[in-house]
Amino acid sequence: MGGGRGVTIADVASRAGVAASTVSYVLSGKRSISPETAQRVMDAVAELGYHPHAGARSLASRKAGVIAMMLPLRHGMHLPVLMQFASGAVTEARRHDQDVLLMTADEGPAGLARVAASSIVDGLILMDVEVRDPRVEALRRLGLPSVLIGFPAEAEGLTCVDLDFSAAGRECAEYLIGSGCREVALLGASEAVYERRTGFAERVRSGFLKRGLERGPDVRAEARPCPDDPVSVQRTVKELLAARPALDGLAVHNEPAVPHVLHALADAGRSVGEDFHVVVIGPDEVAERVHPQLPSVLVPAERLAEIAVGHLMRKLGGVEVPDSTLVEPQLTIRLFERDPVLLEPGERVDLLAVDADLEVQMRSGGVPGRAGQ
Amino acid sequence: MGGGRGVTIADVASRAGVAASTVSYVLSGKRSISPETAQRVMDAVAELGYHPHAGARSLASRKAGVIAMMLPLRHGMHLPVLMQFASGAVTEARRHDQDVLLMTADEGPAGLARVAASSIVDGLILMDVEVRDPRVEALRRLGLPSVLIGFPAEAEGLTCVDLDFSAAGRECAEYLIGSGCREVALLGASEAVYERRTGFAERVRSGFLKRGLERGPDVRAEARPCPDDPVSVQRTVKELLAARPALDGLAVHNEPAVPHVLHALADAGRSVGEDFHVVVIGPDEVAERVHPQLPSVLVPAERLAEIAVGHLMRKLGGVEVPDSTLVEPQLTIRLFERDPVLLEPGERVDLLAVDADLEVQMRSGGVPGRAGQ
DNA sequence: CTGTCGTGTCGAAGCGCTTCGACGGACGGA
DNA sequence: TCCGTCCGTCGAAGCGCTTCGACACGACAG
Repeated sequence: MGGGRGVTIADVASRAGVAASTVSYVLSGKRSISPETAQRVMDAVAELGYHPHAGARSLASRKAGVIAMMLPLRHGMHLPVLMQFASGAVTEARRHDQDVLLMTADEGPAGLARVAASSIVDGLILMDVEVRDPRVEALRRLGLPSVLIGFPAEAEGLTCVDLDFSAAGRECAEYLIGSGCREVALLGASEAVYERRTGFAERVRSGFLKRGLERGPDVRAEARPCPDDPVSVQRTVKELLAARPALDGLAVHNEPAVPHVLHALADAGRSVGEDFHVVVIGPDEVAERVHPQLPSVLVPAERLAEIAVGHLMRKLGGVEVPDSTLVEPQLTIRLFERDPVLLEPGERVDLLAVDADLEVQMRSGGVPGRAGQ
Repeated sequence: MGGGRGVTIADVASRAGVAASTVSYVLSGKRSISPETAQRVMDAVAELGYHPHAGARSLASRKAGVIAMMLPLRHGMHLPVLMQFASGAVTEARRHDQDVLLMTADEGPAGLARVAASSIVDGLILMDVEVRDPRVEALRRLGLPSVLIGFPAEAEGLTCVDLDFSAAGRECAEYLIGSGCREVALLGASEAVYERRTGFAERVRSGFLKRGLERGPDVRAEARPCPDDPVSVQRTVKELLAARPALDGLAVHNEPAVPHVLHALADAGRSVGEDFHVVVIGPDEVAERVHPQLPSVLVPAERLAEIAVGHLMRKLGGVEVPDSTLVEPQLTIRLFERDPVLLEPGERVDLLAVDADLEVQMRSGGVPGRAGQ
């Protein structure tokens, strides 16, 4: 352990032949320094491999250069989505020269008080905010600059970012109707989820149903919750088909249920992609790892993270940001098991007309394929 | 933003009627303080909600109270496993009163140099270490206390922790043979994985094959790599069955392939769980979300994280830790789609004898069901 | 009764950085 | 020519904490 003694600003200063404060000003740009001096300083910094001591900096400047990210690491929430979120947040934070401290939600309000009081972070991103979330209250009391992912009941004066779940529900209905379906249903999460965070699941449902209503009397739409164990999924789908024999479209907002839904539909003799359409609200992998691959609306976790971090940086810089930011959902359709095609919000595809030509046309039509994600 | 001015150690001191240094000693326990004084100080701390300023503390004590965790957040690696890992690490670190800074692997060696030089962290956990990993070299040069998850080529003088993948391969072979299989195969990851990190996939393979050999001439074992797209999986399984018509057991070390393997086997008329046995190396969800549910060996991410953090804490405290720690794999069998049963390493179940009685017997026999995970 | 030790507490000296006020010199306007 | 400005740089004063040495004070041995 150990290693060479740390390089301090004094070392840099003496090597560059200037005062320590000058080095500081070169590095921060807070006062103008002549180009020649600045260059000498930068050279010294590079030669010595100088990095300012984070603690000293935070003590003197009252800025830690670190933001906290509180994730619900224990249960619930889809893990991969969280990971994408974390990834996006770290990447974006580093772009702003900030580091990210990872906290678990089970540190709760006390954890927030701790990081706030110890000035270990400058701000905070709170994920998976629930409708009645004790952390939100604590946050308000602490006055720590923050951005929430999700919407609590009292969003007054808080900065919140989330996917526009209502629009996601609407997109799904729209997709199914556009594919020629006339009797559609939303298979949701278990009732427990609806109770826990009205926001989220509820918004999908209302968006979905509303679009069905708008469309007029030739379309029937309904929604029903569904537990996510295989047996319940099978049963729920069977009941649904029994009650609505003409059902020809299904939106599934329940990740683990997807494969079982397909099984149940196959058992019932429906041919997905031909006389029946299914669309998923969930991560790409869920929609890709079934046969046939399904169109889906995903939670754009990296995007949300970027926006959240960006907002937080602006708040730290004293810039105003909107209280509420809703991210438009994007529907990815998957044709012939090939590369996915991304639709812009509002863009429509009449799947009855889909054929190889269309696929090519859409690809070359400037609609970007998803690269990273 | 803002909020009340921060409470400092001086505030606590004056309220308790002692010197600041006394408060410090009470909090750190580095000098003996009379019980009465200590109590007064603790009361003042609680009343004022005092938390020491992290920067000041790190500046004065040369300890940050933070460890870094560098994860391969971009691609590859199974995301849920990473998340479990992160969760375990944060939880364990908090137990030691440390915070966790999250870094992405694409910050690379420069990122390590940065955090080391700025004293922003006391130590480091490096995940998903590859055989030839440039970060390892940097780490050695920096002399930053660290623990690696995975084994690089030159592990000399480094602390490494990992699942005993060879034992995992052995367990799988053992399970299949114990289930009555006589011709078994390992379906691995794509060849690219084998090339990238010889450690990991290769160790599973050799453990699997070795167990097959040991068992003697009545058992045949082979291994073959397999890409993870659905079409290749189907093809690979078909080829395998064509070449080895008597094949009756398969270990799958390729998460996305699992559902497709089952499809291919069904297409070929094999009845999994009856005349054919399949075991998975991968996360629980992968083995649970197929029909029938499969036995599996998982990467015990939380466990690894705990061990890694524990080792790091010990190193920071100047205590010796073993260079190499291999965690025993555990095979989880899943009977009748009910709760999973966990086998101790070495424990065996003759699946030919499995029936409802055995299930009950195993449950009550003190073999714990998995709770959290 | 004096000297010696321990125990509990205090004061002061930094840790490495940022930032404020000051200052010397160049420059332009009067 | 002199003075006011502005620019580039410096020195010093903290930021809030830990830690070292010093110092009372009572206990105890000589």
